[in-house]
Amino acid sequence: MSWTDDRVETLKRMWGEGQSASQIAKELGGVTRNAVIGKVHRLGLSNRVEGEEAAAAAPVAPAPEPAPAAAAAAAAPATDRPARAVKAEPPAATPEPETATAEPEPAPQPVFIPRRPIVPAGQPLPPQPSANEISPEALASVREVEKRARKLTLMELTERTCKWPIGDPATEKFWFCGLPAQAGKPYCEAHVGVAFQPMSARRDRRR
DNA sequence: CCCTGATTCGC
DNA sequence: GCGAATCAGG
Repeated sequence: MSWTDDRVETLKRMWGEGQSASQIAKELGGVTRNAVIGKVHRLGLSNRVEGEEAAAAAPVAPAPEPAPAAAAAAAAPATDRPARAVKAEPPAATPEPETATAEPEPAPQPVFIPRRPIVPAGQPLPPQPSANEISPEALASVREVEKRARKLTLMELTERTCKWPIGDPATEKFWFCGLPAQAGKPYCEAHVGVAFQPMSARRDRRR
């Protein structure tokens, strides 16, 4: 593959939109992210920034978002893999099937997320699941596991690490479980146990 | 480990 | 000009 005019155009557009080199490479096809980065540099449109002239030359930022929380939530449905963005899924008191988000994600290339990491928790902490909401077995299991938590930071999370938050985000004593996550699930075995509960079980346990 | 972009350098 | 290999970093 060679850098035809329209391929270069696509490159410029996507780079301008803040797409990563690897994403651009996938879109173009036939090239690696290295090729893309190399081209970006040769075109001289790598990083500008640096105060003054930046304002003049800057292409037009994705624009500030009016409603932070809402906007962030709306941007959630990623193309295929949410890149790094952790799909903030705090274990609320009632970690319901999360709106039953079981959609096969058919979207080919809907919205892109202009490199904007999603911050863990906002102001009010969602109450941690209370003991009477969880089976004794699962609870014991979780307590045991949390002692072995890898205590990862947000950046260290991957698709295969448990994203269960532990501690108070407002303090230093906050981290993510980080143990091996169940295939396709956001949490490790123990946390999956408390996060995903069958309706029947919940009902039985309620008073 | 996974991913980013940056740089180098033989082609 | 091109891009794989490599580097530096989150």
